[in-house]
Amino acid sequence: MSSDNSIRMTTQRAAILTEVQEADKHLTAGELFERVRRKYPTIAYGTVYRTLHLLAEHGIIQEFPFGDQASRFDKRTDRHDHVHCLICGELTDVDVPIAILARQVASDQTGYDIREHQTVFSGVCPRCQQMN
Amino acid sequence: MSSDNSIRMTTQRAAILTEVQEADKHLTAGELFERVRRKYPTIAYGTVYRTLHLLAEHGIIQEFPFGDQASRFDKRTDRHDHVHCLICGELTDVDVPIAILARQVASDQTGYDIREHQTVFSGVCPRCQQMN
DNA sequence: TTGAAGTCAAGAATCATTCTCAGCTAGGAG
DNA sequence: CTCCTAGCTGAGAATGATTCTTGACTTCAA
Repeated sequence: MSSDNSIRMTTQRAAILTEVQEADKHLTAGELFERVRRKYPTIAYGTVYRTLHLLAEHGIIQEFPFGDQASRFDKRTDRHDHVHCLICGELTDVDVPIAILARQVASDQTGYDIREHQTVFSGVCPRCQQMN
Repeated sequence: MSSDNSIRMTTQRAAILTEVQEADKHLTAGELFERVRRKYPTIAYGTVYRTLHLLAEHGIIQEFPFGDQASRFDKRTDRHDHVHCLICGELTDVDVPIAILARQVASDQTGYDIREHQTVFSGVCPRCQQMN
């Protein structure tokens, strides 16, 4: 059913993918739009969204819907968790390997067939801790 | 600064709180608005939002911002996790007690002062499994 | 009774996201 | 090489959730 995982790599798509991969942190669609626009001033917001979802569907990047704010996009495509700073809003990767056990517990309690999971830790990042 | 945790309980607020507490599942603000409106047809959308946030701030209910969809509100106020059905969208409570260990790992990896965490498991609920 | 503070309804404003549509483009058929 | 079609794109409108604004109404205490 899912055909080959290659998509036509147009100029715009390449530009968007590059921005995601070169970002030092997790960007929202809006932030990515602004960055891409610096190089391709005519690109449309809709194209950025369309492309980000396309890339995510093909497993080239990963999307994290994020509560009260906008979705973030991540160049990492493997499963991992995040820590979120309550002060500055920064989102950082983290790996918590005890996950498998947790899935079993969740499955036992609810009868669900668990396919994925994602943990978000909230706290204060080192930088914001220093500023007190 | 944060005074006592009691708020003035007006008719509208009581009605909204009652709907959250009597709900058999996690409702969105929109769903709650509709239910409250059946009893108080003049209530405004804004009042429901304001009240839900107020109740959440005072720890009387709990809010879960939820990715691609709207926030859900929960009568449970203690920390717990959720499983989310990929087919029908149902959100169910679950308790995964491995939390403390996971927080330590996350803290060690990032230097964050972890205050909270929330795991969302995604899968297929028993009902949707039967429908294949 | 009176004023300050707290509430409310209604609707406008925001923000993220999706959709529509008409024009454009690349790559295969002839 | 030229034409045709499917896939892409830009521009902007539409949608949905949430927040903000405003002016009127209530409460409560002095």
